[in-house]
Amino acid sequence: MKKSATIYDISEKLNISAATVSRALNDHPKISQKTKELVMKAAKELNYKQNTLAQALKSGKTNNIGIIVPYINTNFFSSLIRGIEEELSPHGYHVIICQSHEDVDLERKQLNTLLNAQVDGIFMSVSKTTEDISHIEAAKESNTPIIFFDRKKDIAGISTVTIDDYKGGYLATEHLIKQGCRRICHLSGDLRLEIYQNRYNGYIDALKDNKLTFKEEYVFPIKSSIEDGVEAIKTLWNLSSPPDGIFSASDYAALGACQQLKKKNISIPEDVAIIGFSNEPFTQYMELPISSVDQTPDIMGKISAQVFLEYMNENFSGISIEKKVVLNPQIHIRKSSKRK
Amino acid sequence: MKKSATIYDISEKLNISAATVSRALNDHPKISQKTKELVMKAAKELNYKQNTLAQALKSGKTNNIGIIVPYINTNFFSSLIRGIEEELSPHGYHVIICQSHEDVDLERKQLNTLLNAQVDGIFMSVSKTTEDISHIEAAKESNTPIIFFDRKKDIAGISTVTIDDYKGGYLATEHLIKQGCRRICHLSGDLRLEIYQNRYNGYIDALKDNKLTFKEEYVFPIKSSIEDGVEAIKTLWNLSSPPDGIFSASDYAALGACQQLKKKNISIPEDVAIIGFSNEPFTQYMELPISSVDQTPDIMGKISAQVFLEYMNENFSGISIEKKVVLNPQIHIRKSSKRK
DNA sequence: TTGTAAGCGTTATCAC
DNA sequence: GTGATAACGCTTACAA
Repeated sequence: MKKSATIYDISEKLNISAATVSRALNDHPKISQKTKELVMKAAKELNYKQNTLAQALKSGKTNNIGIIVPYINTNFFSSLIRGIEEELSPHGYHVIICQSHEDVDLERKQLNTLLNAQVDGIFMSVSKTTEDISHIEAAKESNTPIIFFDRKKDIAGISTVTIDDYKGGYLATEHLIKQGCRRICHLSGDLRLEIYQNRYNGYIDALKDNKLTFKEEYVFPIKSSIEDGVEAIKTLWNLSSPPDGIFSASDYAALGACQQLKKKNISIPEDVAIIGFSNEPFTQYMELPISSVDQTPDIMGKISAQVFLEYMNENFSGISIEKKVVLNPQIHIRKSSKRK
Repeated sequence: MKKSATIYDISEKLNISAATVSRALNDHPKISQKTKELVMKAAKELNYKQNTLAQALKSGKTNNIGIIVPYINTNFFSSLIRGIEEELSPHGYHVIICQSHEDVDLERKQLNTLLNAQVDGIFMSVSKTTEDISHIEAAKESNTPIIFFDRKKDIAGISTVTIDDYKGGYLATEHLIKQGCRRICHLSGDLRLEIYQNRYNGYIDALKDNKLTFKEEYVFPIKSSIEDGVEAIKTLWNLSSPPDGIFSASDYAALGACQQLKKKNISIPEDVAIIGFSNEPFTQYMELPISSVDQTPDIMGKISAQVFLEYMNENFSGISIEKKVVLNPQIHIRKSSKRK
């Protein structure tokens, strides 16, 4: 293992002190131009690479940030991570990714190893099983800034970047009503998570505001899979008066619903109008494109990163403001719900 | 900024040396059980967290690995990264992700910052514009293990994990021939990349082995977009004898082709059979599901990680073997190419 | 403008 | 079993 050159190797070669080398490398104003040039040249020759580790130990700043998500390979989270990376990379940060697998124990472990690794900040979207939040509160004590995106918990002092899921649910439902739907059902996600609860609340209020009665039997719990959408149709079409509109909290369940309805020869959107949530890429590729509510994960990622950068600046000057950014959901109307 | 406890805080509290504390924490065999217990208890009380940074500086091992991909938010790369993370996380590694945006200059920069950050290993898939590979060869000199996955370059001493793209192209083409296709065209990817060149070669050889003549005009270059697939059909259907089979190096172009053919009222698979590449999730969701060649990115990620772990062990004992793992592509036959 | 020396938090090598 | 000390590579008062 050939070890790489250090500032001492440069200092020896040039017969100057390591401190001077360090300063020259950092473009310190009080170092003569000539010395700087000499140092730069020697650095090139020796193939010197800054050891950011030593620098980090000294300064207490690693220039690493950590992200914890349930799974990285979904369109939503990977787009979000891309947004964060692209915003932070130009500022010299490296992005460490961790998966919680929707498991609070793993989430806790990941959070702690990130803290041990001295990351400068942590971005996270909590798992479905995160009810006890003591690990996050403990992490807050370490003074490492934490930022929640999408799936948040209410903890004083922690900034959040989310979309207005309530509004998303409201707009989607209202859209179906405007298309003439009167018996609208909701395929609801895991209500332990705020985001799904909010979409549900938006659905309920849109019904209410339009004088439509809410029916318990029109709410079908799903797990964001195609199969669940299929099941939903099977169950709902056993009712005395089946729905004429479907607002699904998941695009996958919406897809399953479409498939099953087609099997039953029920036409979309004439007999049943459908709208999903997340604007998964596939929704627009279908022969029958599916309407959906876009969460703009790329923007959410970029904004989260900006909130972090602002925090780093504020904190530098001693101030620190908790931010709660709420983005507007973008509704995409496609064939599955457009009756004209 | 409340700074966290160090081994010195523990050593003061217990009136023992920091060295002893360190040894107790690391379960050194020569430390008495009583001391260990005392130290553990004090560590808990002081909320001591191991500073992995200091440890890394001392040991030269950061337990971080870096991944460089063109973009993280594609199904292929995000699944691959997931595979690497899940294999390496249990071994205590953190995964840093970087994007090259298909730009060799950015790739070089990312590679160098990863090296500066002293990562223990680098996984990369080269960008489309990577022709000069001097930055990778220079990185090799640092003795940081590098592993190519999917998009590789031939560099002595660097292990690679890829799928057999040649075989993928061959099997896909052969499948079309078995379905009765005689005029098979190929929507080819960027031939600067080995993977696309190999798929192309597989196509050519399958034609040859089945006594079908290769026609230059049946090869249409694409950029993995839906629009390119649409364009391909427009152009190819101007030929005196248009194709009756399409092997696309990209699922997106295959989708575009399907859309355009439908517009022209040409039936799939009866008039034209189509098969794509990558097995993007959407291919199976379509009303007309599209056949495709699966690159099994999850497996590719896990194997890449294993190659890295093996290297770390071998290197420990002074040996080091260059590995070239080639995975078998999995062909998924769906409606778009199944004539029965 | 440059040099000296201390320190960031660990761990490894000697001692005892 | 445990303690003292040096070292990992860098930055930064304080001196000169």
